[in-house]
Amino acid sequence: MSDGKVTSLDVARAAGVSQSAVSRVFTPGASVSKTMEAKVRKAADALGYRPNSLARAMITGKSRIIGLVVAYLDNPFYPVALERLSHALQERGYHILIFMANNTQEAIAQVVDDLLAYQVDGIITASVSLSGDLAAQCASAGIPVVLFNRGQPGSGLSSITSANVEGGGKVARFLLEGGHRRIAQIAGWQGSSTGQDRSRGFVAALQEHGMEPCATIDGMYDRDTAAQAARSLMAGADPPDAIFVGNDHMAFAVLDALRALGVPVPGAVSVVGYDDVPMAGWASYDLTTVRQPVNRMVEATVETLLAQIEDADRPVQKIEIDGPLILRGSARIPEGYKQ
Amino acid sequence: MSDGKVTSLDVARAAGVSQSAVSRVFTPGASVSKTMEAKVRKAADALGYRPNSLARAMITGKSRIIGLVVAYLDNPFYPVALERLSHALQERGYHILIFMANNTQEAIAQVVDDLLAYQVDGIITASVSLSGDLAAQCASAGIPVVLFNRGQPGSGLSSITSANVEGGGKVARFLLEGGHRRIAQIAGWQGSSTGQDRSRGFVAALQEHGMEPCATIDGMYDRDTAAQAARSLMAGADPPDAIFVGNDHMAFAVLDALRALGVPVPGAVSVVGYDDVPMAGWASYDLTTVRQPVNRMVEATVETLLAQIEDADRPVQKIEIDGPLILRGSARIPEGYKQ
DNA sequence: CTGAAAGCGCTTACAG
DNA sequence: CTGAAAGCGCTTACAG
Repeated sequence: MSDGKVTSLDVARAAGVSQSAVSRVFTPGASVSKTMEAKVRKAADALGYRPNSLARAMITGKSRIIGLVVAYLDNPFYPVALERLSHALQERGYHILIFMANNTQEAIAQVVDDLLAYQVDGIITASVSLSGDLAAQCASAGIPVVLFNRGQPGSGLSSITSANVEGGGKVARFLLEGGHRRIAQIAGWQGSSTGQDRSRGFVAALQEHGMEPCATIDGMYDRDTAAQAARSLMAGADPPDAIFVGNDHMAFAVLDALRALGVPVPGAVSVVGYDDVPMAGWASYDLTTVRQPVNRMVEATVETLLAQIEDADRPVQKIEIDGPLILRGSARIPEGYKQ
Repeated sequence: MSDGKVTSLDVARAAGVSQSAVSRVFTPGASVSKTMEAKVRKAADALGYRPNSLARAMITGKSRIIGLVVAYLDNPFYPVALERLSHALQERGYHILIFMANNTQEAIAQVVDDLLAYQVDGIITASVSLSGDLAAQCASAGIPVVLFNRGQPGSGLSSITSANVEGGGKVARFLLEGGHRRIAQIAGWQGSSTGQDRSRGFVAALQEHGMEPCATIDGMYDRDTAAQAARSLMAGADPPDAIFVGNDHMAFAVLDALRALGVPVPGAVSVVGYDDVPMAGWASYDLTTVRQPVNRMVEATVETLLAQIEDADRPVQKIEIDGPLILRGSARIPEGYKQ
């Protein structure tokens, strides 16, 4: 109710106690008598006192701030993840300093620099990887890093992903069982672990059945690139009867492109995505897709990061969380199909 | 390249200069000789020194942190806005502490408390309003607040919105000119200024032509509520030939519901939304809608906030930015229609 | 241009 | 349980 520049010393004077006493009242777990607590709280309320988190951070060496680096928010998987991530962190008393970085090492280096300057306790990157140099900087500053939805073998960084290789395999077997014989792939960005792993698992499972993708195009996790890929696939002499698309975000663009072409789905071509974002369940798309269990991925991310913050010796973790194939209307369902 | 706990004193000692000198080298605009600068930078680089932003914030009284409060990320208008907002702020050297708050005053009070404790220089709320009590707390702490995409008359808070009343009017006139005579409304949440204003402008323009909406339902900015509203509207004895939906997010649900019902759009009923999120342009929805000029809204938000941070006497601003009606396929276009 | 000193607002041993 | 004192890492008048 007052000036905004009220310090613990002001409260101490008003209550006729020491600054230490005020501090203890606002430090959970510190030992103060009932009388002291009452006196201090009364004065604090009257003055509108609120401990300065920055000062506290300086002295304790813990800012309770987590740096979050996000590349793209147009893929609807990330807004959902971000929402959950921030709730999970807020619940545990952490705060989020958020940075949008387009996926260039230059931009990311700048962001990491800012993050370290603000003394964050830990860093989460979503769909962003870190150069060895940057990873080393964080390590030498003692700041743990967890990669969300991206892996980076050999980086010494923890990562949480879905089981992408297995997921790709599930899609291949599902399409094969459905009788598809010309199976194309509009892959996720091959510069990312997720794009590579899904593609790898997909191709491997196909090969186990003596097949190959009839075509593979890198969709770059981009709508326009993916739509263009779909058009060129369908324009060929012998178009595919199924397309595995590297994520839902691109799959929607593919579905729109096929609709514009007048190609019936799944009549002429089955389409399968990856992620199971909310929109995949909407009537207009009704997309068969592999679910990334975002809740569990977020939980694992937060647990892993906080464990490393609390115990610096905690080993690096690479966690993969399996998700089911969700059957909807965009792909032919084999008779009596069981997952 | 080193320990992570390197301070300006360490650099000073290594360079054989004073701590003040080190500080000046890292303070843009401070006066240091070339020689001094070189000596200090060399030592700083060798030690891997990075000024501690928290300590700097304490001493200068400027944290260069902006608090951002966001309610929902499932409406795709907000991820886009958030992306732009954070880029605009990053460019100007500010950092974002982000909080998700469901729209209850309780949650918001907690968030504001945290924000003030972290000594943010200013606060932006997106689709969230502040109780008078909370607004007063920010004011007494000297922290400016700007409401993005929400107004709050009488709060003494700056706000940036699109011209919602005018936008609603545009939709009404467009539908009237298109020959629609039974025009219903699935309004935005009537507890929000945006929902109220769009609805008010819409009804007023209808009345100028001697008409009334044939039905009005509050869609609560919620997909399920909106879809249910669409179904009940179409189930009536005399269903509408046009529906104005309070935002695109709900309009997509309405379109999905109509499709499921087999109601042709715009054959049997025209649908108009509000926002012009990217998805509105996608082939599956092709939604006629009023554009909220998100870039200009973001620019205005950032300018207004920073102006108030730099000059505490800067008057409160309520800015409304006009946006065009974007014609697409979901609503009948009048012959020779001009905006 | 440069340095010594004070101080931002807090927490935390250390005594009592 | 309580208080006096030191110190977190910086910036900024104030002298020189």
